[in-house]
Amino acid sequence: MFQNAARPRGRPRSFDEREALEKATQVFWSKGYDGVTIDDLVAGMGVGRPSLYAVFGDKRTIFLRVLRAYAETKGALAAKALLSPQALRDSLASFLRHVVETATEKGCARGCLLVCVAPLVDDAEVREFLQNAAAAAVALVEGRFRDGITAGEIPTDFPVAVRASQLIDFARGLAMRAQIGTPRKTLLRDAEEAADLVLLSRRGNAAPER
Amino acid sequence: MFQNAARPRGRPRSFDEREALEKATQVFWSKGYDGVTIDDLVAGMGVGRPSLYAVFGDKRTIFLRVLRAYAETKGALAAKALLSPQALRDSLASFLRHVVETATEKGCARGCLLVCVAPLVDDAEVREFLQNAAAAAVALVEGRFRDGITAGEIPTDFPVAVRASQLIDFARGLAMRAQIGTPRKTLLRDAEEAADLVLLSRRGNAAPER
DNA sequence: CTAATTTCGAACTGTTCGGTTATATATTGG
DNA sequence: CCAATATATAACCGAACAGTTCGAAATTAG
Repeated sequence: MFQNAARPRGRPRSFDEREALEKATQVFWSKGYDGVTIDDLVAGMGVGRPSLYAVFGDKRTIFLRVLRAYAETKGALAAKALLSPQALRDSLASFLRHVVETATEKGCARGCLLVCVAPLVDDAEVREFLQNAAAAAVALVEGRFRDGITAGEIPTDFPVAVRASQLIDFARGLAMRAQIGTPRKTLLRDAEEAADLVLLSRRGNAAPER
Repeated sequence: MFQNAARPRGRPRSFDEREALEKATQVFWSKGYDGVTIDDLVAGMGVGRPSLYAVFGDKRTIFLRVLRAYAETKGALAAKALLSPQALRDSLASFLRHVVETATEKGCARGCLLVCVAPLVDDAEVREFLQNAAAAAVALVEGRFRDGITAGEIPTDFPVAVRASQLIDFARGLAMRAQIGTPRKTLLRDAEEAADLVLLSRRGNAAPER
């Protein structure tokens, strides 16, 4: 009844396209882009070689699809952590904690596909995607800061753009340190410190004026 | 006269070992670890294949030597920028500017070998090296903060360890953004902002207490 | 000048890789 | 039950790759 799309004619696929892409994500995530061979993808995705080429295309094409899917799902989760109704400082901390938790998840590869793997891919389209993704992330945080101004949580002259960019820098740093094996506990502590730091008032300078 | 080490016996080498290693650095830096083939190294280092194996060993061994040499020379330069006699805030800014400049140098690959390339190498020895290098970098900055306390530039209760770690996070972030093509001008501006941020007093919190 | 020593250049070898082809298998439409 | 369609499995092919071998070349010791 809800078998909506009438079954296509030939032999049915033995794999789910979405699942296969998620598995491909894990493969790229754990081995990097250049480190992945087609056989790795065949084994990891559970899709036969000819089907893989027919359905997904070559390695580069698969990686681009993986990137988009990854950014969409993980980005939505991160946005959820950032935008759920709570005090500004807790929003920022939730966001960073979420980054740490996904970057240190057991069973998964460490780090972050967008932060640790994709930037090394020498491809104009990938670079463009990453720049847009980074800009979108900064804009998201910036929006949260603006809401904080509206809510009176931070002063109207709070440097939203600069601090948003800095918060994303911290997120990147946390992901990278997860990749090289820094323990989750350390990163969670640093996430709290980062959330505190980006909310400090500009007037509280501890150093002499320049 | 100063031809100290009496010439070895056989045919002299047609390459300088040190120069060749520097060229290898460029190769790994621009292509990543997995993206490099032995032929890339042969072409890039100007060393014949058999000599390469005889003198430097296989790819992994070469990379480890490259890593150590890179960390030593670049680390010394960064330390020089950080420790040259000037006000604390200028020390931090110099350090970050130096990172940006080397990460956006023309003719070279963008980013940083230690930040952008090495963390992806799936090798225990590399990971250990990176953790030590990161710890050393944090310790260096921490030392500079402590000198700042001694000089009365920052209060005695300044959270030196936390802020040192955060400054290194910013350095990482700057290098990563250089890699994905963020223009030098933007990064230099953000370097200044980062230097300012890590020096803010803890008491100047712009958000309500948690 | 000759012998010993070390490096250089080129070619070789077994393996892995990316991508394709041929054939068998599962399903729908009539 | 048979034709048409789409996927799965396995084998295949040329290219690229890592690592080695071998003879030629350059140097020193005597």
